[in-house]
Amino acid sequence: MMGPCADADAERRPPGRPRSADADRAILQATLELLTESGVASLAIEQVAARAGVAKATIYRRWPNKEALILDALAGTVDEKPIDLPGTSMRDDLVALVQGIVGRSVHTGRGQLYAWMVAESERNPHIAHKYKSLVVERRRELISSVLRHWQERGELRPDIDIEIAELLVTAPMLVYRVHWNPGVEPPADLAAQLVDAALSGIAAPQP
Amino acid sequence: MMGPCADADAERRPPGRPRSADADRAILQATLELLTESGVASLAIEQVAARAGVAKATIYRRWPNKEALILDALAGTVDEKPIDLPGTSMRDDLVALVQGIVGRSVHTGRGQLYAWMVAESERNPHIAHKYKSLVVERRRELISSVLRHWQERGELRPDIDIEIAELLVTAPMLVYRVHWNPGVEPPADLAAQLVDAALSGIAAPQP
Amino acid sequence: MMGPCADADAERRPPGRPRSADADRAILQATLELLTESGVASLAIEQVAARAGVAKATIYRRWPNKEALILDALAGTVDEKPIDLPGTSMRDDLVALVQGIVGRSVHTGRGQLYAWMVAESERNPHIAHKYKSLVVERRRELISSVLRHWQERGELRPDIDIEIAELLVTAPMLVYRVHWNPGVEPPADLAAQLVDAALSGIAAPQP
Amino acid sequence: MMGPCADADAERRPPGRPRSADADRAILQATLELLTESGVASLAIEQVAARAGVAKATIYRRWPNKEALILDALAGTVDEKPIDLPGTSMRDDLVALVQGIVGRSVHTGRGQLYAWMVAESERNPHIAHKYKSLVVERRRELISSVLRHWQERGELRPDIDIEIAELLVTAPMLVYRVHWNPGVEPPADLAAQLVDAALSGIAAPQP
DNA sequence: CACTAACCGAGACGGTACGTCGAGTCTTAAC
DNA sequence: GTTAAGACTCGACGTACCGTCTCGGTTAGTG
Repeated sequence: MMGPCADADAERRPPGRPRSADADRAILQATLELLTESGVASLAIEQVAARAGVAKATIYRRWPNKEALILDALAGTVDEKPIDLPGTSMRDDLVALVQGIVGRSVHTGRGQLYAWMVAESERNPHIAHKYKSLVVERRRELISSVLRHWQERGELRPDIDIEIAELLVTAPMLVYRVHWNPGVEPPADLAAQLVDAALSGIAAPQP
Repeated sequence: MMGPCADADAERRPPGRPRSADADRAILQATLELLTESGVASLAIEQVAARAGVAKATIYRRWPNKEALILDALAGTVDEKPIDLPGTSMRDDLVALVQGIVGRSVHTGRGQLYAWMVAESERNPHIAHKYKSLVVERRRELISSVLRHWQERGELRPDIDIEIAELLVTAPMLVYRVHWNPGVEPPADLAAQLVDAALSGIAAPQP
Repeated sequence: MMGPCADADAERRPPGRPRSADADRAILQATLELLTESGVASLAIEQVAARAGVAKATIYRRWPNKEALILDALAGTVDEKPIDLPGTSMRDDLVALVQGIVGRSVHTGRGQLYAWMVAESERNPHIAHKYKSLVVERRRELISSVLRHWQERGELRPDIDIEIAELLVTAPMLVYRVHWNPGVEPPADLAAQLVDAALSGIAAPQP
Repeated sequence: MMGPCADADAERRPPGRPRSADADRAILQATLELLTESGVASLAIEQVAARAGVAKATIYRRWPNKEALILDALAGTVDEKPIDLPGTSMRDDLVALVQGIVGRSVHTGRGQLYAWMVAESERNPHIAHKYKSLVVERRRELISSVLRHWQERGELRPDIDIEIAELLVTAPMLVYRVHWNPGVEPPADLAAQLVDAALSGIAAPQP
């Protein structure tokens, strides 16, 4: 018979002193603070170490380089609270979604970091992948589930590709906020206008 | 009659040796080369100077810092050749436009630089302004003139705000290329699909 | 009786990696080499670093500026071997001393550095102090002990101030070598001539 | 018949605009000012040009480099007023001379410059030569003429080499002021003490 | 309890680039 | 041909971080 410690397949604890969880927390928090205070470009590991009250080596023992640290710091903070949908109609749900999605990256000041990720994506596939799974796919899951829900209920055209619909609904607000008017609050009714246009199209009706 | 000194409006040449136009060219070209070779983050003024065959001071005499140099280097190269529109219908024009606009920033490898500008915009209003006038407004002028043209001809709904229409038409492709699939060639028919969806809307027709 | 913790006077080692003694040596040696090869004026920290195979920061961590480095480099090399005196008479001792003292600063090529120290002394009290303790006082100790020795034995006038005697004996050779004929070997009998003149005076004897 | 301009043998005036004598003066004066204000090491031609209200090229047209300029600036200012000798006895003349000679280089703040010249002499023969003719020989002429004068009158030992006597009389004060006590006023009677010791010697008289 | 192994802080290490300064030269237009 | 002005190349300055290393010392599990 086996005793209570039959952990044959348990993961072996490595010998030696285990890494300090306090250090982990302090480093990530210091990183986030400095990131929001001074931006990605001027983030210095030495400052992170100083603020976290930690040796530089302690950081490099956990992350291979600056990028990895930033990525992890970000990962811990994306979109905590869900967006609540009215559920009364597709139009209402989409307006709430468009409003909420964009609000997130802007109000948390994370917009700059996302843009940095996009910029680095071209050269650093790790960042590209992280950005996709962290930001893009989280958004897409949200919006696509809503769209599919209303497609089953007949409010979304059955012949439309969900991917196309996602783009049509979310991209305009994103571009407006991030590219056209960075840092400016959009008009309150913009989300509604965009969703309405996406729903009914912009072509003049055939006579 | 004018006297011999009628150069009231002549622009005074400043005293001293004029700045070398050769140096200007060499610096900007070297910057652009290094930018495309190694990215924004790792661009070093010393390397620019070395490649341009120019002293570092010669660069700093012209631009106060790295950002200003990059901005100027970019400015000289945006959107040289026009996009030719078929003109046969609004749909055909928009498809050509959507195809063309995005192709530009991607095939020239300028995508990363634009993302960098967006990232820096939050902290550096100069960059924000430059990005707007250089990238955003150029695109918008193009698309809005086309839209207005077809609105007069009755193909675009007369009650639609042009700005909303611009977003609906261009944003989806931008988001697809830049955020969803950075560096990947989109399916050939994507532009058409997006434009068609924008034109006719995604809502199921009322019975 | 002492308790178990009687290490009250133990010197605490500072935390962190200790400075490399190899680097110390390499830097000082490189400094000395460049100093003798190219002179004080054209000594460049960057070249010192390059020759010592050391990073520039490693130098600046130890010395606040070029002057301090030069001073330390000098300090390590002053007057290693003693001058041996015959001891047969005051005259013989002084001739040997005068010969030897000046030979030192000249044959080691240190003459230029001493002149540089004198020149900087006016503006930099640190250098003034270092020059005094390093060069002047070392010489003076030597000569004054010899003079005192022979004063006790009645060969030096008992009413003469030792300081005056020091000057009278050593200054002429110094001025000859450094000011009148820089870099030229003096006649072999100059030391003897100068000492003899200093001993017996230059005034014609009273009839 | 010849006109009023029959300057057949006159030295040909070169064509073009003659060099401005004002510029010469302004440059030399500015150099001297900056030299006394900030020392040799930190003298910058650019600052000289700025203060003199002159272009840098105007300086380089006249002097090949910084050293040459400094040398010329110095040359214009050495020993303006003569030292007046009492003439009552050799002892009185020598005391006045010793007093006066050293006072010069010190009270005019020229001491540092002389030391700089000595330091550079080793590597730059031009400076060595200039120092010799400008400083050393001027002093030596003065002192040697006095010594010769009194030798003829029997106050200086007839068998003594003038050169030796010069050294014995002037070197001690020089070393005292420049090497032992830079920037400090010597005791009022030091000159007398030194001269007296040089005259009568420091050896105890034979019984 | 001693041993071992990995952790911790501190900070030095070789590098690379920063943005500034000055040297000495060159190129304008004006005189 | 000289002048003021200011550009040019070159080389060094002193600083800031990078990512790595070496210290003395700590903190777990294992023998």
